Amino acid sequence: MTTRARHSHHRRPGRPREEATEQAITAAARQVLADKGVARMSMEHVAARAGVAKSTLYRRWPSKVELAVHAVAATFDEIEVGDHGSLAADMRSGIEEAARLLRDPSTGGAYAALLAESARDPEGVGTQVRESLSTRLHALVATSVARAIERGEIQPDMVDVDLLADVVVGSVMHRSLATGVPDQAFVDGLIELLADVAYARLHRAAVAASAARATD
Amino acid sequence: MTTRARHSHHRRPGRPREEATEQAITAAARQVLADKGVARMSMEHVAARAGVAKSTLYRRWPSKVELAVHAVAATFDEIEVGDHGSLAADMRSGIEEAARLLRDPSTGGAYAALLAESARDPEGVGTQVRESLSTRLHALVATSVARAIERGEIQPDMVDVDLLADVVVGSVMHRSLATGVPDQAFVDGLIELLADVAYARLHRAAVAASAARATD
Amino acid sequence: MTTRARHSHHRRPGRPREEATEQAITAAARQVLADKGVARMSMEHVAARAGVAKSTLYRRWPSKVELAVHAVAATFDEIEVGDHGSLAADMRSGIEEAARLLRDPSTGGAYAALLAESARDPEGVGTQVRESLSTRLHALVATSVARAIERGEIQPDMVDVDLLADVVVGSVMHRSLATGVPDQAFVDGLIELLADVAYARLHRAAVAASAARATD
Amino acid sequence: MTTRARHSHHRRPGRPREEATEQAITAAARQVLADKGVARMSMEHVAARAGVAKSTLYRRWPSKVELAVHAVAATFDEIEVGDHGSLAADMRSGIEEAARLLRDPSTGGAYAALLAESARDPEGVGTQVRESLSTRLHALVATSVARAIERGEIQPDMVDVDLLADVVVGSVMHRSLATGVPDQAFVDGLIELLADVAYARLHRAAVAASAARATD
DNA sequence: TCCTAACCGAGACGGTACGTCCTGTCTTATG
DNA sequence: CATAAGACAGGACGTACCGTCTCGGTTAGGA
Repeated sequence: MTTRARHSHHRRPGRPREEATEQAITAAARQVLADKGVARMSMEHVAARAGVAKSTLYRRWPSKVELAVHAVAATFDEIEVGDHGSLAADMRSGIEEAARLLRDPSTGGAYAALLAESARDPEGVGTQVRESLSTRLHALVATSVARAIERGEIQPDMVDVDLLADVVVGSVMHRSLATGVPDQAFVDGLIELLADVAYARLHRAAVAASAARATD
Repeated sequence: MTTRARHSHHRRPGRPREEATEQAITAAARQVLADKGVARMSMEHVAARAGVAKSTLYRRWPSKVELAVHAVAATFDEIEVGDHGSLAADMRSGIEEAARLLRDPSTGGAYAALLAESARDPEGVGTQVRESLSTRLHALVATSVARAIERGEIQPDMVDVDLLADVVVGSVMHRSLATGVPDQAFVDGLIELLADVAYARLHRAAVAASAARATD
Repeated sequence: MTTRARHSHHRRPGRPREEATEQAITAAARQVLADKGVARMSMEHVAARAGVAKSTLYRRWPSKVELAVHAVAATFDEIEVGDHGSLAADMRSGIEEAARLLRDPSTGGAYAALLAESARDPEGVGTQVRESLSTRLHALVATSVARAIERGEIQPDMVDVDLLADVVVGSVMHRSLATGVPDQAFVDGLIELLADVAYARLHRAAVAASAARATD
Repeated sequence: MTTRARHSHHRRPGRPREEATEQAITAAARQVLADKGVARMSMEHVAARAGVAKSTLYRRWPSKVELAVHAVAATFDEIEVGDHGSLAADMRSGIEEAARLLRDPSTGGAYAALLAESARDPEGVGTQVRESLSTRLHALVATSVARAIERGEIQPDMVDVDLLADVVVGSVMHRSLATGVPDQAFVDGLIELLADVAYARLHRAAVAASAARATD
């Protein structure tokens, strides 16, 4: 990713890193994270489970939190934002995907814990959490909307994507962690809510257009 | 919460608890929480700052998390859900109050951290977090809606209060911690979004009513 | 030893230290020290063998070196400087005692290692090593000489006790660690050497006395 | 020590070792040793200061201790045992040289630390320490005595060189590390002590000779 | 002129220990 | 009984080294 590395096919000096190691650590971290949560996940434990020395962990990640971010990111990497033909279908799929991810207490809890860490270090951990976690969740909504605009279903000025993304992700997360699990009724309710927003905006646009025609 | 003990005139045997102590501890805990966040808040540190022995802490709260919940609850106790005359005004006030609370990284971060803990122990910590934190945030929305129903602005079946509350609180929280601070534009956008939902539902109700009249 | 503690029979506040613990740690440290030497003795290992938490070690000794000093001092505490009736006999006994102690590579090696540490920190570790180890070895010679002076065997100005002590302890130590074990021949040789010094000084004193008589 | 390899004209295959490297490492090691002592000297640090890879160190010395021995030996190589015309003068010079070397805490401490290591491994490290360090210190005394015998000042059976050497080196070392720095008074006292031994032995030899003459 | 063996730097790796910090429990003496 | 004080078992943190290893690349002599 760094410029130097990109346009250079010369390998870095020194013994290259063991390829399998990173995967082993990531897998171990994900397991421990699922078992114990961010707070009780220990580098010692992860190293042992990965069959790796603790120093190897610290060579690759500066601290426990960074490793946790990486491990959760690995889970979020599974996010698929498929094309379902319409904004409505895409949104439903996005919300259900978010619900699927955050419903699992280990994933939802980990995400919340890392957001909490972000609050303490907005530049360091915060940036990483944003770049490798939050954006990925936001993509669930953002790409749906982008596709809808391409299809001509909606106009770009009709929706604030960032707001919408925070609404979707935030709602699902809060429901998952604070109020109860995001069941089908909740998902339906949320979709209906968003559908009503769309209805109102399209309706108002149509009224405005007919008014403009009348003025002619 | 400790009203039961206070109001009882059957005093427990032995030396009674120092009244000032609880306040001192709470104050100290809130400070430490603001300085370091839940993860790095330590009972040792809180005790020292409160000028109190560690055992006094554990006599009153079974563990660090419970004390943290108590300390955050003390902040959430400041929530005021005033009557502003209309649903729209009440909602705006509620959202702004939520934004005010969660914008502070120490409060927002602490709430997220405690939600994360809830994920690990939904019955113990989870219940406490729900009862003394989440409900209080939900109240921001719930009482507004209840009042609107009383006033006859809306019908009870027109809105799922729990859903709405999760949407408001969740959106504001996620914006605060993940995407950026909930500034005025965000608050306005969120209000507009909810207003559009109301518009759609009222509009549809009106259409349905006129259709019903026509059928007569 | 501190003034406050001395004239106070009031116990220090807080839970008193477990009496058995210090002995268990000392014993464990001495064993580990004998097995591995100062450099390879580990606090982890000592704690485990003593059946005690590592934090208990650090509560009592600020670092590994101090504990090692304490452990070696416990061995040196066995030093007995008995009265054998004459300076010659006392000296022989003292030298043999020194040889007995330092011949054991674990004790001799530990003492050397701690002297090496003293060189790095003459005020901290250095003072402790001097006060609890070196003085105890010096006592082997110093008390013998003091007794001889009491008995009238020699005059106080005939011998520099500090020098003599360094000669005895240093010779035995260097022989133990560098050249070979201090066997009987070595001990005999050293005693003979010291006896010759005494002979020379007494002889010269006698000559001087008769010369003085002659001058009268 | 490496003379065998150097004198051989059957050069080993492959790239020859960089000549300057060994000196750079030795110099760096001596500096680090002086700064931190044997225990805190680290191969990593020495390599960095010498501007050399860690593997280069291990290619030449099997472990840290051996390098330390080598570095101290480089200091001891400065020992000069000049001829000062008489045993007394040579001994004074030898003692002063020993005091000069061991007075420096870094040298004295290093020597003690390596003696301590010897105790743990008498055959491996022990042999090296003996051969390249202790013998060199013993030489301070041994050559003086040898020269005195050549000159006819004393008879070979009058003195146990090994004993004498341990006495001189051990005394100076112990004084340097444990009791205080070997100042002029100490050196004078030690010389006087040895002079008295000589006096006693020569005197007794003379008495015995005259007794033998009388018996004739 | 290539080949080969050893050198060198860089740095990853498995380990081990350090000394610090904190948790939650306990044991005292005193109010 | 509450409280201050602090000992205790336990556990994790992040750091620092050790000695080994695996690379790419260098530098000679011998084929």
